[in-house]
Amino acid sequence: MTKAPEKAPHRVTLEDVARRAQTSSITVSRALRRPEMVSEKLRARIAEAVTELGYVPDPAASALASRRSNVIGVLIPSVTNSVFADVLAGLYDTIAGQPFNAQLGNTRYAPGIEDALIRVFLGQRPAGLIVTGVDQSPVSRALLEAADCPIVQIMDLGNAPIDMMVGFSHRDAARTATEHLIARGYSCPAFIGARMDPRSERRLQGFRDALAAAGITEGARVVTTTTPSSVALGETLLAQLLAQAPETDAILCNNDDLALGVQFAALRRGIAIGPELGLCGFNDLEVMAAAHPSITSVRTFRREMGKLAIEMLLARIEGRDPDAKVRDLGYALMPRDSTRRDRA
Amino acid sequence: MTKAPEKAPHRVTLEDVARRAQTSSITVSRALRRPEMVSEKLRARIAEAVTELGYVPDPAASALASRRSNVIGVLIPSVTNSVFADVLAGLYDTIAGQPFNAQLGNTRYAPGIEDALIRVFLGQRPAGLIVTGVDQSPVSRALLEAADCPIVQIMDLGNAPIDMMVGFSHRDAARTATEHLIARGYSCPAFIGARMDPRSERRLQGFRDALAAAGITEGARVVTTTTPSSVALGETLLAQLLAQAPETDAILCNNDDLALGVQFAALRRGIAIGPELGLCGFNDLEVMAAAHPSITSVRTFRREMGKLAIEMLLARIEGRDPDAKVRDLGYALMPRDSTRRDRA
DNA sequence: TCGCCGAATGACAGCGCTATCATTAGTTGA
DNA sequence: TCAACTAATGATAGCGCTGTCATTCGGCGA
Repeated sequence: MTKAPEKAPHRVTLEDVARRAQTSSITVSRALRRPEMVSEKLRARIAEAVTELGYVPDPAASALASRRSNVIGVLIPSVTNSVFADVLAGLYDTIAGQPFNAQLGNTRYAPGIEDALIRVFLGQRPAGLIVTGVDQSPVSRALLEAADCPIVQIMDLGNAPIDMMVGFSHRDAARTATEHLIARGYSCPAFIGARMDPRSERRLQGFRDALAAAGITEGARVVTTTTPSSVALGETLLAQLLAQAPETDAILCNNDDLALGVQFAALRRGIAIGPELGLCGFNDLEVMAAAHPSITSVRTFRREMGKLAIEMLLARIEGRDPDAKVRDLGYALMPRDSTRRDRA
Repeated sequence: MTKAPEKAPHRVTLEDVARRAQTSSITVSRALRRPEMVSEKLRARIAEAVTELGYVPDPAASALASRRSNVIGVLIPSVTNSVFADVLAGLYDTIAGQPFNAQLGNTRYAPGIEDALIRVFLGQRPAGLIVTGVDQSPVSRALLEAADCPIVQIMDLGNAPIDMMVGFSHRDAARTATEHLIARGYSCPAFIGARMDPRSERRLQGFRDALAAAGITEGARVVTTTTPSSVALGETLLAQLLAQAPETDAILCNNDDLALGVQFAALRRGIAIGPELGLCGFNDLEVMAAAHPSITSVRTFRREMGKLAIEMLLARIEGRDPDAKVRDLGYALMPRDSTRRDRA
């Protein structure tokens, strides 16, 4: 069987349904979109006809006529990063059953691509837009501000929301984690970070805040790179860190992959995670609690972020006002064995 | 600034561009879609007008008029599973720059949802469709066979492709992994599997093939569950396995999360991974090589699968024939320390 | 010189739906 | 009883683009 250029099968239209239900196409359209405007009897007849004919609406025609598509555009910088995968999971769970379609755009951490994608999305007259972070390029920002659909910025917080916002303070979260290290008795905490995007930069800032507040000098205990994060990179960065700052007795990683890599590398080097080297990740992926030793991390509420972003959009699309334009989801420090100096 | 119900700004249409370039809208349309049909001079004028006016085509109008959208529908059973995230990464990388849009549908391992999503996607007159696996419901299969767009089934192989296929043999892969365990001297290999979908069932089959070929009896050394996979679940399943089959000296896990969980649990119990307990994962996520001890796994080519799926669709959309309708990407056993009995 | 041809361009209709306004039927109060 | 309303339904005109067919025009062979 060859499939590509077959003749197009007849498409079941509103007209067909109308004929079958002995009414007009516009009434069928109404029965589907605003059922309360159509009498119960007619509605039942129409419902039957829809089922019998297997009518499926054509979103293109609908979008064209109503000047509004059912697309919710979602711009994220990476599809593989499990942090975004979690956000997407929450997002897809919430959108399922709604008459909207999420459409993903992968900006690959590149402002140029983001600008282009925003243009493309806006060309679709989307029902709503979700964008990552608060550090859009001036071009992107201008486009978004002129857009006539609700917009949610996710993953971060900032002073000037384009429209709505749901995230948490990366800076506060990292400061809290660092304070935890200090409170646990580590006196020379270090920071390692891969893929230093704006959010990671804020985490580094939080780390520095805590050091400054505790009167600890940073020394050479910060190692960062723009290389994408991976578990293997954790080992590399650890080596680099210990070479340039051997006094290090604790590490805050800007994500959990790195922390896991550091843990494996420490095991390999015979360094006891906890007693000799404190270790804290970021995001609290599932593996952190299951690891041995279990790894301290800062939990972030990624699924909730996806869920809330959709809910805020839906509220606005339906004309309701969301509970608040800016939602701070916070974070939760999850202390585990990797920051216990007294571990067996 | 409130955004939702602002007046719609004027949209730049082909007509506007045509006026500016002193030509007709249909010629502008052609200049954009089939540049070779328009004289070079006019093309330049049109290009200039497009830029100056910031024209962005309306995909809805295009879809309606041409009876063909630029949507490539992608049905996957899970958005969080990093295996699919990798496939998606390959897919998005390949589709970027092409005039097509991937649209994700999450079937959540439920045939009913899959049927519904296929109907919705087909209602959009997609340019192509990508579906996961070869075990569609009869309803889904009928819908897909009647569809008038190219279709690729990914992640698995089977005898009756709906149209095209790109995957590998889960059964062979698991058999190879099991043979490796046996060859390494483990005499009582076990299988643990979470989220036993059809592909995992075939892996289990491959495990059994190898045992049978080696004359080893399976005993009680198979533990499976339909619970979604996680690292933590690895510990649970290990406990269950060792309780019901203490003779076990090696484990094939149906995915890497589980293997990692087993490794952590073994560490916790003081079982030496390698000498005392052989361990093999499946998929070869990045963490497997970085783990300590490094974990043997079966590498699968997930990004390539996404890439190839798109390429096959593009070939057909453009009227070319793909190199082959069914592509077997194979797999690669990656032997590591977790299956070395002589490890230090 | 004329007719023919292909390349380049254009006119026109219509894709399937919805916004808008018009019409009809049914209800109410004075 | 009838104007004045509301609820329910319908007619009409596009939305912005592309498929199809028509037209124009310069070049070229006979």
